[in-house]
Amino acid sequence: MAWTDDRVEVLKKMWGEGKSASQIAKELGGVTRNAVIGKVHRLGLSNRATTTTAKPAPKKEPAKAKPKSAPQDTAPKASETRVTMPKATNIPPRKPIIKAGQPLPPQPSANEVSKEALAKVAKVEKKAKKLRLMELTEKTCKWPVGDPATEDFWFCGLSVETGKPYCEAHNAVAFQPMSARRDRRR
DNA sequence: CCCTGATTCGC
DNA sequence: GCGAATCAGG
Repeated sequence: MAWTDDRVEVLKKMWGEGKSASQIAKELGGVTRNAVIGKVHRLGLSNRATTTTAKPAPKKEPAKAKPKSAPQDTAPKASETRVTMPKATNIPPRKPIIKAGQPLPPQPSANEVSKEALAKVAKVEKKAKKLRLMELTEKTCKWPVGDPATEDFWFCGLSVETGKPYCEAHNAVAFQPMSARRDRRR
């Protein structure tokens, strides 16, 4: 996959929005997060305080990396001052490219769910991570708990079952088996 | 173990 | 220029 102007644009946009490299990679498709990060660096827009405090320097020889001919010269390089780019003006996004909005979790209509499932949910909600919207990821259960209009509102946040939006317990109540649970495979 | 970004270096 | 491998922090 080549970095077409178009793709670079998406990259910039998403990176600017604080999207993670892996997310961007998935969005673009055909590239890995490494590719994205690499590109980001090449584009010069690497800094963006997110995670991982910069840890530039010391590198040993990771076995695979080969030391290039040792440059004997201990040339006194000029100041290697870390100049932070002012990032200039931020150009407002003119991209109407809106990916289908996130399907926000359905209301936990605790109606016709099996007692067992409900019990499970009640139990699981006690150890829920109680995440806020911003803290949700693709692998955190997005089951909402509480009243969105109050402070007492959070998302389950437990590990989701692969490919599902919720954790096991919430999947159980979210997807009522029409007959019997028949899914397997992924 | 999962994730994140950062860096290096062969291609 | 590209990105896998690797590193390093959370």
